[in-house]
Amino acid sequence: MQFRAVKGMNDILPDAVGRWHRLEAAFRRVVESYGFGELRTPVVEPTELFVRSIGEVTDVVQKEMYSFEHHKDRLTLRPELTASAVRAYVQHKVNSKEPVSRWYYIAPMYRAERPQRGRYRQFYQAGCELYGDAGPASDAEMIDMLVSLYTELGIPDLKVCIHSLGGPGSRAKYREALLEYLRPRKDELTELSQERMEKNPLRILDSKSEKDQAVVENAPRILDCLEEEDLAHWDELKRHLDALGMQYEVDPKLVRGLDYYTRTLFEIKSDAGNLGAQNTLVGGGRYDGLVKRLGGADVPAIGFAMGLERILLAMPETDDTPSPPCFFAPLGEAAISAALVHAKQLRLAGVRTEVDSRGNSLKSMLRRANGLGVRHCVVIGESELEEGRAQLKDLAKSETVEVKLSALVARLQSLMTSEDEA
RNA sequence: GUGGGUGUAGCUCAGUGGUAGAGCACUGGAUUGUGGCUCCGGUUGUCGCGGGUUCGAUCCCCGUCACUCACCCCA
Repeated sequence: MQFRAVKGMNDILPDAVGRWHRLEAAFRRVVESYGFGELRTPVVEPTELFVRSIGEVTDVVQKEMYSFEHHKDRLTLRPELTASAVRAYVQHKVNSKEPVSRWYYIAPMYRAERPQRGRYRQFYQAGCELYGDAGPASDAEMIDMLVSLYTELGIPDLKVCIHSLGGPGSRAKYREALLEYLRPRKDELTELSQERMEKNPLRILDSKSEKDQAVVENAPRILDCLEEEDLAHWDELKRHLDALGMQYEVDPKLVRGLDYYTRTLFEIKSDAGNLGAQNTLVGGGRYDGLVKRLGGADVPAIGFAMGLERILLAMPETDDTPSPPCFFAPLGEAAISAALVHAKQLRLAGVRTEVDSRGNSLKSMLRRANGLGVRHCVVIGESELEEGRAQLKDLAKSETVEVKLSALVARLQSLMTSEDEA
């Protein structure tokens, strides 16, 4: 019987990891330049934390959580990080240490969904959470930061969608208006949406069914129901985005499936990389009530999360293979030993070096060096070793020169570093 | 959870009711110890698994599992 990775959970082999490094490095550089600092939290949290923050009737909580019992604890593999971040924020009383906190994370999340392109059971998210700033300027800055990041990564065809759910007051008002509109049309909705009417009527808005969309077409709009302060926040957000020169669309059907959102919601999409149905690169929004709901002070917050696998699919192909190492092809045990000694010195001098110690034929060692794209290869055989020399072969030029072993390290070091600069 | 597609060599894939194939990769040699290009040779398979039909099944039928795409939902 052959073991294989659990369904929906993937290995990332070294030849594929270069893209991940490039993405993660760009993300860190950009968000750190905006003042965000990294947060690391446990993979496992109390189940109740996610139920309370994400919402009892959401799909994530009802059918996608990896939950288990350990002794008497009910625990869950985190399906997202906002809940954990808020838990940490409250637990460490961070709001009494600093008025504004900017946190980011890059970490694996777990959702027991059926996997498909751009959606996996263990998947990686990078995200930011910003606490203590209720103003729409921070919303606009965050959205703009994301566009900068994706532009830097070379992702084309970005589509920024924004919307506002308003605060609890606006939302309750809208819910009534929407239900009033939908009730007489209930029979025209899909079965699924009829169920949604009871639990979460807003979700009917972003149904992909044409049947539902036809009904929803002329439904009242959230934006028309916003209370004064929510409307002011919304208008100011758009002004800031305009000032930043941002292209965006107002999407009145953008509602998102997590209960904690208030006011600003946003998504950035791209169809680059054949993302298919999973073309949302990042989703986020404001969650002003969540810190309080989890037992903290009344601290406003906004955040987003992006799925790294999707970003990777959308990123253009680039050569992320590392530059080839310096290579030793020693013949015989004594030569292998000498190679280890000299290679170590090179590494200490900062030169990436590989020794082929398989004891194979010279031909196969050179073939491998060639496969690795090696430029400088050191051949040490019995006769050279006796005379304290080595052959230094330039595979690109097909030239070989003899070098004293005592001068080898300095010689290679200068060759490799001068190429790095070139 | 529901539906569709696909399972043949390490990878990409042909193929036929009658003993299993190509390209790439890997490897040996041509060149006792010198790569790439070329030429010659070699290794690799329970044709996903189980059952049925058949003299005979990788091929047809049924079931099952895996992968994959889509729905739902989300990143």
